[in-house]
Amino acid sequence: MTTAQRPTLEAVAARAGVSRATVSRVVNGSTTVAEPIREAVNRAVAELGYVPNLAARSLVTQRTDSIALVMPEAATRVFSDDQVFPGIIRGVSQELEAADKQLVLMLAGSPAGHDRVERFTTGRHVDGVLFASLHGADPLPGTLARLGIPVVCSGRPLGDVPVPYVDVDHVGGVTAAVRHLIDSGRRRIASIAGPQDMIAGIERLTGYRSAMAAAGLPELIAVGDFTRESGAAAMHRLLVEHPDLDAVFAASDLMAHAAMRTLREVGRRVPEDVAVIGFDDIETAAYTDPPLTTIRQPIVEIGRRMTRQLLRLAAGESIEPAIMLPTELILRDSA
Amino acid sequence: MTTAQRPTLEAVAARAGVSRATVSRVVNGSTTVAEPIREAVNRAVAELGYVPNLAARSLVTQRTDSIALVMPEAATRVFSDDQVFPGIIRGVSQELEAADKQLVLMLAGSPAGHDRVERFTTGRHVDGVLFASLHGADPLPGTLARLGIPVVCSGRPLGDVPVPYVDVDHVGGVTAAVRHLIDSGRRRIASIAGPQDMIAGIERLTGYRSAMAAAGLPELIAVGDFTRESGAAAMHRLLVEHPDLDAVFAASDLMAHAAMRTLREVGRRVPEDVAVIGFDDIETAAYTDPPLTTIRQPIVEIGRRMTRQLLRLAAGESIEPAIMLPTELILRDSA
DNA sequence: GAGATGGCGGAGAGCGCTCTCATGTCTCTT
DNA sequence: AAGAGACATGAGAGCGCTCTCCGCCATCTC
Repeated sequence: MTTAQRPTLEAVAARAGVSRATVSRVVNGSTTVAEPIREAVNRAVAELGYVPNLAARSLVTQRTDSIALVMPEAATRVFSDDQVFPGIIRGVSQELEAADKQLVLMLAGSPAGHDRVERFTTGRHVDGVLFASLHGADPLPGTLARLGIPVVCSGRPLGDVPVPYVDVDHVGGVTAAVRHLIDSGRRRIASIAGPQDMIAGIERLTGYRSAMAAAGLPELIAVGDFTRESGAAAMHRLLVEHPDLDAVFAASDLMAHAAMRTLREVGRRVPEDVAVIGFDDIETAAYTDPPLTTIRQPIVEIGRRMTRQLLRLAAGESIEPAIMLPTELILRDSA
Repeated sequence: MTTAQRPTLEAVAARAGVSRATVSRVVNGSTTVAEPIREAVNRAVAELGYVPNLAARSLVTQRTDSIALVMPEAATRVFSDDQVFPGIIRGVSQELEAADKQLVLMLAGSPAGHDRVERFTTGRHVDGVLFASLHGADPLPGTLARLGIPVVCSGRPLGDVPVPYVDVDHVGGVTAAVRHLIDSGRRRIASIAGPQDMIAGIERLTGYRSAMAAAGLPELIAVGDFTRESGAAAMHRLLVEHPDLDAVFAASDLMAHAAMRTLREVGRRVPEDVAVIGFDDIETAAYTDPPLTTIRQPIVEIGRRMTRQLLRLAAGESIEPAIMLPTELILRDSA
């Protein structure tokens, strides 16, 4: 299979007429090498097409120059057409590229998959681990943190594990949305909530409830799981239980999209009869009919910030335990 | 930073009262170890929480047990809400999990990013490389193949590089779509083509042209780049140049979606005045207004098959140079 | 019963790299 | 001008693992 033997440090050293140590210095950018020698080494490297063996380097440095991004529920819902996960990947990837580190992506769905992630990460095969929107109270981030392995989560982890995280201002965004609905005269404002075992689902519902309470309005709630199917089902339930509703805040654009469709199917006009607001601002939101008013969250930026924090942690620096990014109400036509 | 020193093979050997070699045998599942000894070793492994150091293993085995998935145009369009890339990731991930290998994801957008990918992959830091829908005639897959590094592409690579690939039957799918339009009485059938530097864009246009030629109908073509924006622009152009068109085949669902919207904006009804068919069958397709008739391609399966081929290649087996997966016309309401 | 056979476990040599430490070479100081 | 200091380079010891021998012992054969 393998064609030519890869050149080693030794080979480069021989060719350049210096020692392995010197080649290593040049390759790793040490400044204490005389210019002519440096040039000779670089020439030898180029001529031989030398590329360092990362395994050998890792073995001695105890670093791998790679970090893991762990995402739950692989096989099923992730990546449906939710843009959250891809956006995070993009942000992570951008920052890692800048730091010249590799991204090991782990999609953990099954219990077996979770074990695999645990073995891999606790085995220190990566310099740090990023968790994207956990479900429930996964003990793994805490375990890793206790082992001294750098960890950063997207979204505050459930349970009181002291793990640094990056999140968006769910409550602020939802409050702005509900206030907008109230300001435009709506009073029977329902909410299609997200899954209550995810921090994003919990916080967005909290935001809705406190905003409604502050306005002295009653809560009309149905719980979904961020998907379109669940959104349609929740909308149906709300219509049965509260036929007089005049607005809906859905905790995801996907659910909002399905809700609008359901509303039309039963003959309600959006926004005339029922105003609809979503959350996420996925690209599709601008193309729904009518275009969806929604709360934008800076997905790619979440990925970037998580990564920056992680790299800082891995470099031994200390970081603030939580970063909160702003959300923004994007007004279109649905509300 | 690091808390406890990780146990090594040596430590396990000492604890179990055997040699390093024997522990290695047990850990790697050799059958030539007596049952009681095997048990003693496993107990020691469990008690010490031993996890093999992959770097050390790689150094001697010359394998890394990881493969790279390279995707182009990182920072910009990938992951918009196109589900193609996420779907492939999912398929790849599933197969790799089964094979207990790691996925290193590389998003190559900038030239610098491409260099980085080249350095990393030619440096044999992974056991194989998967390329997802290349742009133009990238020489990298060919280079890697020549170096004896296992490579599999999604979509036939442009240029005549002898690299194994997995693709779908673009032409067959498009032919079925055009035939459907013709069968339902359409005669002024336009196409919004995909980018002509990608095999998917090229093949889908080819399919359209040959189907139209076979029916003796004239070609009405505008080229986009698979995105919604480009789809809307192309639709506008087509309407100007061919105001009498009565059907549109768009080479992606995103473009089809935008085309439908554009058609409605100018007062054409879908499907009464103009029938629309897309390609991909992304989840949103079922939720457009009207629901989009489209050509489904088995995205996740592409990822799985690519991976299976690559693993086979990495295992030294020989494989068929090309795999073609079927497409299917999904009839909804837009055509 | 003695030699042949076979299988299980141990010893030890690296895989390619980094990094400490020692050595050699200049330059500077007094 | 001689010793001290500074700095660049080389030598060499591993990092933790796998894998090829080799030896040992139990079993088998004639």
